[in-house]
Amino acid sequence: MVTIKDVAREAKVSVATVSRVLNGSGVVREETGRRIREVANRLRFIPHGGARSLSTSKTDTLGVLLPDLYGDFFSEVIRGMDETAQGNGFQLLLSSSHAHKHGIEAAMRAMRGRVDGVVAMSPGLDSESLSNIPASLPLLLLCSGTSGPAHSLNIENCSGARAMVRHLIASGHSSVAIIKGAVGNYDAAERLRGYRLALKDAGIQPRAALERDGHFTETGGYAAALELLGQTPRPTAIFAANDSMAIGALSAIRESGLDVPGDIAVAGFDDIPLARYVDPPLSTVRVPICELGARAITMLLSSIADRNNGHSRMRGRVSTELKIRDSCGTVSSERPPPEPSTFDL
Amino acid sequence: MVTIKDVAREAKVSVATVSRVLNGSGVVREETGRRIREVANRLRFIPHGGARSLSTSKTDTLGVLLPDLYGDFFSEVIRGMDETAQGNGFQLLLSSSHAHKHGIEAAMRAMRGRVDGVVAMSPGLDSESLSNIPASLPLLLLCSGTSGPAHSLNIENCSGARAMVRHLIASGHSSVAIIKGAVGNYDAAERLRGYRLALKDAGIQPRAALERDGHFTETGGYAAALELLGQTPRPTAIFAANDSMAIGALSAIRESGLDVPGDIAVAGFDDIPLARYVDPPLSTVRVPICELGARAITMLLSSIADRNNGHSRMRGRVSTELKIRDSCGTVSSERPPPEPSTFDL
DNA sequence: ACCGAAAATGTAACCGTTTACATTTTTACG
DNA sequence: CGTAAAAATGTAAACGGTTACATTTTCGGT
Repeated sequence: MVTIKDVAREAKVSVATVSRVLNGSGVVREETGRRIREVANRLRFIPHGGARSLSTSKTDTLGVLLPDLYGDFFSEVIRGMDETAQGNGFQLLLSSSHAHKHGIEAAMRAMRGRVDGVVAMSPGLDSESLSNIPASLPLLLLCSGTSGPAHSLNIENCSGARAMVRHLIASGHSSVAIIKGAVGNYDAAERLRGYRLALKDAGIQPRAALERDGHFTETGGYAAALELLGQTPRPTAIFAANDSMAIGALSAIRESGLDVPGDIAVAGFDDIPLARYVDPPLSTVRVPICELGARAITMLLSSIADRNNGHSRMRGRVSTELKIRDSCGTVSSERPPPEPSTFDL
Repeated sequence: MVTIKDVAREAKVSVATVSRVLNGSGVVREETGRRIREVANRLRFIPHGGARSLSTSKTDTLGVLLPDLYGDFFSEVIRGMDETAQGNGFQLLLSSSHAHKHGIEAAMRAMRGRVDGVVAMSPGLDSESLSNIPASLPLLLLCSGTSGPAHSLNIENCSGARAMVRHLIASGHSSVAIIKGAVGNYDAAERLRGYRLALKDAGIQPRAALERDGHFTETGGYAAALELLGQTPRPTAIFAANDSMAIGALSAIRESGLDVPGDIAVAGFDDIPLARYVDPPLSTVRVPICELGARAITMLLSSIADRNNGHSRMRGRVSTELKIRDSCGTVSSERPPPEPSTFDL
């Protein structure tokens, strides 16, 4: 590979001058600059990014740690992140499959010296592994709760779930089941909390039989729905803690010969792109997923900029909104709908 | 940050010994090793990846250049790539929004010295910009044709499209329209070629009016479908060069009050996850998208390993298969279906 | 032509590793 | 106990840039 030294030799100047010209730092004579640029082009010189960042302690790269890469949710998050990063001259170093702390730590190690900061999404992350992370690297925890010393950005899970369940109850459903997300998962726990709060608001006693695990997967949602359908009396509405499970539930219900929303209402959470395409279109709690990614990067970048300043722990929340579609039934027309079909929480 | 020097000083040895211990290279006395490891742990030493790769000329990172990050297709590709990369101890440096050569070149520059190789997906890439890419970096072109000196991996676009159109014709459709992909796009051109070949096979004269641009987008497919529906006689089948456009077409047809597949058959290409969820489920040419990503990484890695050896230009193809679902109508039962609903091309 | 300030360029240290080679220490053995 | 070979460790030069500081060149004013 051609290095800055080759350019310097060929242009009969020192490496310092070449560096100055190519970075626009310092002043150089017009003609010298022209000559150097000409040589650099002719030799197809491309600066070595790794070497440069060793000097400058800037990598212009952000690390992204994800538990998984499966499904619409992550692809949307990544898109939001990449757009924002790119807009600020940063690239993304991606690393997935880090559901557990061992993987997270290994990945963080691998990123040391390659990135200026990390956004880690690990909803099952416990505070133990957090403390093992070198505090020197700016770190933003995404959808992982607010434990630990790191900055965090979360979804308004609880109020979103609460609003949806409240809507179901207001539509006349008194027996609302929930398909819960993965155990130990922050989002899952918060959404469950919102569900219970909504029941409590309505003076309904929560029943364990109506709370089934679905692990956030489509097949999990399918299985959980089958269980719920087997109960007597059958619940009249199912709130799934994410859209994938809701879609699995939809399949289970259809295969049982029941009608949505006629026999049973279904609602999800996230509003993944798929949600409006399934039959019937899925009512869900909309999360601005792409924006979630974008804000994560924005926060991380600002924390990098503030590195030296007193940087208090930042805590962000992205708000959700109800998306009422067909899967939870048309609100009866005798009475105006209790809430507009789309509104900010 | 704590560096290898800090560890060396604290353990009263030279940096060379620390490096040897931490990398398991060279021999060190049992006790010295223990002491160094203890100190390294206590100080929470994490090697600086950038510095290390400057020494070793290995980054354990692969660059990924994508034109876009929108939709199921890319997310699946990335997943396949990440899985394979991770399995071989590599990470991915992601960079999207490189539809045009200017962006591609800039991104390649930014990656110099940060990655061991690059897989670039730029279906509109012309050979001009290819030649500007420093040949020193192993490069794999994904879905970008076979021009230029780089390795390449492509989808079997032409035979896939041909098989689908042949199927439509065999099902009784003599007037098959196509919604074409983006102009200047390799995949789009090949799929169009397959469409025309199938017509020719059947002795049908291609008609320009039946070939509309859809730009690979859902809205493009919607608009193109509306145009086609306005024609008299109306085509009885629409083959869209990707699923997104097919889904757009589905919307247009429904809004026109027509029935799929009763009034008009629709088929797509790619088999994105969404395809089987739309109503009616979409017949399509299945591309193993995830595997496409995986093979891209495999090929790139092998080309990196062979760097010095005589490395002839590698050319890969991933094969497609027909997925016949409801959107192109049930094959009439008087006669056995001309092909099984799923088969290798 | 000379002087000094300003402008242009060069020199070399540094960023944090790895590693070839040099040096020291240990070990085995006569 | 001496010695050579083997084992353990240290020294310093890379890797490819950036940049503080030193040095040289240019140039205006007298």
